Amino acid sequence: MARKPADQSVNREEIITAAADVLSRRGYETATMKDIAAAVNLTAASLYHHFRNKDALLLAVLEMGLEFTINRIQPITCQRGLSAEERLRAMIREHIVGVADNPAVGAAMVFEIHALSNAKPPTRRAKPEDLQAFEAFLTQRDAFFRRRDAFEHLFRAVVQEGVRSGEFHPVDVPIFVKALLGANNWVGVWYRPDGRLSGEAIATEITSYFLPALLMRK
Amino acid sequence: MARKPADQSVNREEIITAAADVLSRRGYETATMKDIAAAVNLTAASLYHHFRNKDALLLAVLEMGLEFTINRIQPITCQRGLSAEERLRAMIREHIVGVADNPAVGAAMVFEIHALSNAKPPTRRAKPEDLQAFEAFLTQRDAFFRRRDAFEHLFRAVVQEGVRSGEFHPVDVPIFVKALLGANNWVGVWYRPDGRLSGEAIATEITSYFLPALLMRK
DNA sequence: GTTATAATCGAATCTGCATTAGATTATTTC
DNA sequence: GAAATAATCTAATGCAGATTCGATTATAAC
Repeated sequence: MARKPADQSVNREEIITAAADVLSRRGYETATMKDIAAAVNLTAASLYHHFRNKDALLLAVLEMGLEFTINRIQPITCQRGLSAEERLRAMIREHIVGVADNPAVGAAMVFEIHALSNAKPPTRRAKPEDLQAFEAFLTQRDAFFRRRDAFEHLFRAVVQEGVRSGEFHPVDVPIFVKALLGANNWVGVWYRPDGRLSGEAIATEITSYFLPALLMRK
Repeated sequence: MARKPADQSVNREEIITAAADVLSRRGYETATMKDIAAAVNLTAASLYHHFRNKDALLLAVLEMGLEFTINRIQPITCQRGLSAEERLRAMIREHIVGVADNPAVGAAMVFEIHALSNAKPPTRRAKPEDLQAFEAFLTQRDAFFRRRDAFEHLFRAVVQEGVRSGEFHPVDVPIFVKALLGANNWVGVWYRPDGRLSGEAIATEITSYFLPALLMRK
């Protein structure tokens, strides 16, 4: 029985952080609850005290990653003193540095999101509470997807504003933003903390690739 | 018993194509052999006549996707009559149009590659033939990864050449190519055949975002 | 310090697949 | 058309891993 010395009670936050790391290394389906639990010195069974099930844990990881990112970027969009160019530069920087500083979260945001769509409903005649819980999960998942769209719209709004005002060369705003976010998200796939360039440096580079298209002289 | 009317014997190629589709929709771990088999009107057991196991099938899907892409792009890199700019434009176009024409393959190339890394060795004292087979799989997988690097180098080479000759503004070639391929790969994630823009149109747009950074006047 | 609740554990379930085994049917070769 | 081989099937097998159960220990309230 010999309970482990009980370092300290583990909380939700720590589990989410550790789970992001495990997920980014093994992928949602391959990572076991046991793996995730081990990362915080727990057993698989104990995780169920903190999260209803594996899907709920995944959702929590992704929500945390998205909120983290939005919290960095949102404030920039409404700084009224700055030009569209200045704001966009700052937003790209925050996005990329955020990904580089938290590669696990960055990778999970790219690779594991579509595991959410495969969440399976409670099998046979499950307890009503389980059906309730699944409904709640679906609602929360939809909210997550809407929030993700909102994130994309932060970028669209700034680019759009620059185009409207004539500060930016006209581009297809949705496509431009998809291309930009594709490049940024991809950083989470290839970035290595011990690589040649820092997150800052990468952000500067990538910014310098996208801005000329907006600023070029006709 | 009533054997199905036996339309026609199914071949490797068809299975790979169907598997790419299933994988892109459900993900490697979630897609079952039964799902994939059903997509070509077979039973799961029958797939094992064509592929040693699920990992081998995944590898075959990814290899096919990569070869398809390389075959479109490689020839462009050595057309000596064309400037670096002209070649790069053509390469981006081929890449994106290829992804848009085969979204299943495009998505699989992005999302399922890292399932390859999780391939598990034969468990206990498996027959020597199984160990052999696993060795072969590892070798083939390594070759795949090298081939993928080679693909990236096709782009690097052209950009590098443009920079060397002064045709392009100096950029950090590896990072530039990562950003470009990130944007291109991402198309496979969001592109919908019934969307607002064709693959061609998207390629034109994205090209117009990356080229100014290379061509701008100091 | 007694009671209530929160965290944790070890040891079962329970199920969904991948994979194998052993026929059966098609197709080719001669 | 007989023999050999290819392609498929149905029906096990086996196992890994999510989830549940019941018990145990820590922590807080009072």
